[in-house]
Amino acid sequence: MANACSCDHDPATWASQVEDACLRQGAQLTPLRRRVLKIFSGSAAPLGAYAILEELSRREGKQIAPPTVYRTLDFFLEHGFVHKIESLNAYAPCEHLGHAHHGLLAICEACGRSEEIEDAAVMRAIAATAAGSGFTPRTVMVEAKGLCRRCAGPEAAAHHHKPGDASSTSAPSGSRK
Amino acid sequence: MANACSCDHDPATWASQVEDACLRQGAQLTPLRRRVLKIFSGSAAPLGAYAILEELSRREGKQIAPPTVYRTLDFFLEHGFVHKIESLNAYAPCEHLGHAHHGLLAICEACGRSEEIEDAAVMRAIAATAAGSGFTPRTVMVEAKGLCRRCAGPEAAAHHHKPGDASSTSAPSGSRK
DNA sequence: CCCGTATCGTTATAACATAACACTCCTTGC
DNA sequence: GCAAGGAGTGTTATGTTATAACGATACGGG
Repeated sequence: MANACSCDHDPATWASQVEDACLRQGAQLTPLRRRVLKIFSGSAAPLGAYAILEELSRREGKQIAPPTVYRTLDFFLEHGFVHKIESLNAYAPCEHLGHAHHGLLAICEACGRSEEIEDAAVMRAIAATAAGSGFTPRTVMVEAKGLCRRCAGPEAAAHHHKPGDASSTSAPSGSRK
Repeated sequence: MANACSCDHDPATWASQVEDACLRQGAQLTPLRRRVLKIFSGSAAPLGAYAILEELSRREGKQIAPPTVYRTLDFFLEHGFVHKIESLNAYAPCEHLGHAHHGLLAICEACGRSEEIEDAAVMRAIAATAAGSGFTPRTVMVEAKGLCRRCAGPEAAAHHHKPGDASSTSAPSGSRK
């Protein structure tokens, strides 16, 4: 019923998987795209386009313009390397590159991290419900907000977890509301 | 499995249900809010905040400022009278006012309409999956994009349905991409 | 060499959303 | 009556997210 796959989803693995996929698909992983790849790798939480923009500008030492970032994001999105999180206006690395595409996105409201959970049962239920109502889905988005295991744990109530700890860039960008 | 409820979801019904709910809850349905209510009633598809803004300004004969609209939307959202559709940055009347709150939102990419489908099975599956992975959901959002019954029907391929036909305001606002 | 395609730079602007403060009106308690 | 306070709205300014449009460069094939 739960997350069937057992991959580890760490940033380094993701980055190398993207490299591989680009080679296989003949997609160009240019220097710019590689730099954005690194920025994603360095973040524990999803990143807003403008957070990427700032980080990129900082690392380049010169001001980068928004379209540059959005084009790079488009590339990653088209290839399925990252997902857009609609409810945050933010972007996160896809944690299930090789296999199944897109399941449930669980967003922790305490630490800002997001986790991708594959589950065929949910997708089947949605497809069935939609079909029963005459609707033909093309894409489906499921985003849940709540508390992740670490932040909801018994000891978590005391010392609240904060996002900053994976590497350099770390703040969840779209911290609206 | 499919949509269990049999209410009709037409704009007039929705408006009067909102009226009733305000009376019962002691919420103030002020003139401004009533005007926005009418604007929603007149639209077949979800509306963006700025679409409402323009329509409101047009009907008032004077320029309205964004905060006025957003405050009104906040009121409707807090009372559960409308939903925000994250993937469109748009707002739509809640089709299940009395009972169950929020299920699956089906958005037709051809005619721009959205339809709300209640289904406990989907929500149960999501809750189970999340729990299995240690996540505690607080709110869940499911948005599916595809083709509605009318636009996917056998005769639909020929003469494509367009949004404009329910009443005055009708264009889907967030027609991004 | 020329042309098409992909990438990236650059400027400007569109689209979506909120902060902060002022004013009215109405209610409540005295 | 009238001060105090809250809800609603008006108004100005600004913040945040995303795209349009055009130019420049680089690279590969005919």
